[in-house]
Amino acid sequence: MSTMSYCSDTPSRCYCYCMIDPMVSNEAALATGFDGAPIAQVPAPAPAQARATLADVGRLAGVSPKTVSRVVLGSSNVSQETRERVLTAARSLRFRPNHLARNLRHGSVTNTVAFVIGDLTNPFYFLVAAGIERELARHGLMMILAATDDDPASEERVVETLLKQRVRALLMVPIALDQAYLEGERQLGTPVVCIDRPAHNLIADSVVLANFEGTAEAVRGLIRAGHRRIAFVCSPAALYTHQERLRGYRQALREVGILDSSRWERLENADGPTAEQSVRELLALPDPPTAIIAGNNRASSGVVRALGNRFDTVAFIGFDDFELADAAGISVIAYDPAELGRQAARLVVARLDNPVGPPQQIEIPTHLIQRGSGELGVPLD
Amino acid sequence: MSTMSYCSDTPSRCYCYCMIDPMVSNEAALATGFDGAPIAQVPAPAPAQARATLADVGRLAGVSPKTVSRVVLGSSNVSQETRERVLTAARSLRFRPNHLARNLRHGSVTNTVAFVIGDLTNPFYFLVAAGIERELARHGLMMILAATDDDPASEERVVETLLKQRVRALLMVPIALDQAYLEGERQLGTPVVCIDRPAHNLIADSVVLANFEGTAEAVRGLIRAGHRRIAFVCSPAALYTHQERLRGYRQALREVGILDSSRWERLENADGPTAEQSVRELLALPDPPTAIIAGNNRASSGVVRALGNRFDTVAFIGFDDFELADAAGISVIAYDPAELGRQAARLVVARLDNPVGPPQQIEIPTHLIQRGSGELGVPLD
DNA sequence: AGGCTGAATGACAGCGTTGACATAAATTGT
DNA sequence: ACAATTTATGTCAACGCTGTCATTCAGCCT
Repeated sequence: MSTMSYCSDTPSRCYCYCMIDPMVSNEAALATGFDGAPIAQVPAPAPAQARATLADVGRLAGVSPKTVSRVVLGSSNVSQETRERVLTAARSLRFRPNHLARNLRHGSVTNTVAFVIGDLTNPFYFLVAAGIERELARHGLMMILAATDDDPASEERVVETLLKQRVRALLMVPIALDQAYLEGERQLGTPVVCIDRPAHNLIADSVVLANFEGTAEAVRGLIRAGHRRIAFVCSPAALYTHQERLRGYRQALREVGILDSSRWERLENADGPTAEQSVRELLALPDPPTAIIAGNNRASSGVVRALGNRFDTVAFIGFDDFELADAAGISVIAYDPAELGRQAARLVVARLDNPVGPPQQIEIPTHLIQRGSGELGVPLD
Repeated sequence: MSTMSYCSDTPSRCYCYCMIDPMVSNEAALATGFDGAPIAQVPAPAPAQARATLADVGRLAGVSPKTVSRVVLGSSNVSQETRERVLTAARSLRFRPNHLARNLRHGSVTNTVAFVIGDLTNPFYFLVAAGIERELARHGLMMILAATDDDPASEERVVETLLKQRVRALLMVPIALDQAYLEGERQLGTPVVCIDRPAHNLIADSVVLANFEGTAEAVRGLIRAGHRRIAFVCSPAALYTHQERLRGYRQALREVGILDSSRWERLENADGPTAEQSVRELLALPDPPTAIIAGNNRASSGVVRALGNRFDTVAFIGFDDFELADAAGISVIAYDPAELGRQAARLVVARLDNPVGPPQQIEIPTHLIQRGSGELGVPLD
């Protein structure tokens, strides 16, 4: 007999689900594939009871497998009498068509679309995922979710695994610095749609937010209200989205002659608490900002915590809405995350329909929700 | 030539992704399968360029497909020289092993596990999904996410579709009143693990929260602080989890001789705003409650909104933590949603390892986070 | 009656892969 | 030096399904 166990030798992610047989050396299980990736060794499950196939149903109904197939597919060229006999047999055997075989037969085309995400725990992404799932479902496609744990290096590995499963299309929030490795796959006809940020070195459709315009508009509003000392807090700042928002912020300031705003920019590279600390520093300045823009919702949380009781002395607008922002009276630059997903899914469907044509870039508009915090005037010094 | 389009005739969810050919009647496309479900008609994609197979690589490298297979699988019985020749050929052809074929060959066993969820937009589920995804990934399994839009009727349909894809196991938040339809599949060796609520009429493992104990403990704390008029607000109240929490609430009151708490129970069947309204009503009573327990996080939002400026006169504890609850000083009965997912995924893995044995029920503990709102004393009337 | 149409069914191959088995060449032991 | 092993490779079939083509048998027309 053989004992089964799970090995997890590779550091972060192990695709090796292996059967360790005392009679066989461990070598095969630990061997790496032709591309260096660990290999998924899928052992047969405890059979318990065999699954019925078309042939089984045919045998029971006294017809050929092909006729059963016709019934299952709903072909019209089957006599009513035969159809019923087959259906009865199928039900009694609990027959369920094998889509693996079907898809293999049809050229390995599945109806599964992958959504590759950095960090699953970020609520933003799952609202996007919800939009994707719903739109895909309308077209008979299923969503498979894979996370890269925000590790650029694992992106290619994860994508590779998905492609081996022959996913129909790829939706992704790019994390790696370069998506050129997908070029070959694109030529093979797998649509790739990037979400929230464009791809690097790859021709692909993308759906992004109106980061630049949204932020610029919010800042323009603060300027109209008389603010000049406007801070921008964001962490981490390395991402495309945050850079765009920063650009929008700077642009609005430039329009009123403020050419250098670096004093008011706090772009941390760590998470959460650092934004809070930044705000405390800003407020401790001899000439503190009279308004603050948060570049993302983590930064917003930090700002809320740091402002504490000074909440009605400093104007504040956050990018991204969040739970209870309404109760707290916080103005935000909002948008519909599900719409990002929906549009991305639509692009996928459109590409599947018609693979040719130039890459599309869809921009999802943002809108300012005024709840008070962003409409505060400038305090008299 | 044929034109392609997507039909979406079925109301909520259409699995029919079909190719409408003018030469062919629409019948086949709209026909329903042997179980009444619409059929997914997957058209071949624009080929663009054929995918390389083992045979292609073998041809280029001058070896048999089997030898290529050996190289790809990392078998040791291949000469170094051949291996390199094959790897070069594979890379130049951009070969990617076809897991559909591989899995078919191996008895249609995939490494995909489905997580069936009611409402994708509920952040709770996503944190659970994150826990699942991570734990599964450690064992080389992928997570496929499917939503039923909280429609009990669609649960079976969705699950059926997943089973046709031969998912390795099923993780689900049961919504339908009855999961007996899965009994056959369980016998076929597909593990089923229920999350957050147990299954009905099905022997299955499950992972649930300590709803009863968690709530009872919180209420006991309020009682110790002198509270007697304690309200319980929850919406909707039909679910197992909420019933358990209600039971816990009642149990704690019973312990101090309060046998009928129905006056203080507000169990709405609509969403969000209704909880808010309930709290307003409670506060308007001649003898308003001195403490409130919210049965879920939607209700918590409602309570927060309704309490408004009376925040420091009524003690409040919510079930489920939420963003900025810390900043607002709100005490909650908290738990780790990811842990729910993690444990569920572990149960799946354990079942795959050893299918036999009695069903397991794991209870995830909760803990009270004291932030002030729940520690308020009883006001002097 | 003989040929023709169409409806109902079946035989067969092959999608890409790999386990079981076979074979040939290289290595070992005595 | 020759059998016994080991190593490297190939052949074949089958996983479950369905497209293509072939076959059978009514019913119909002239």
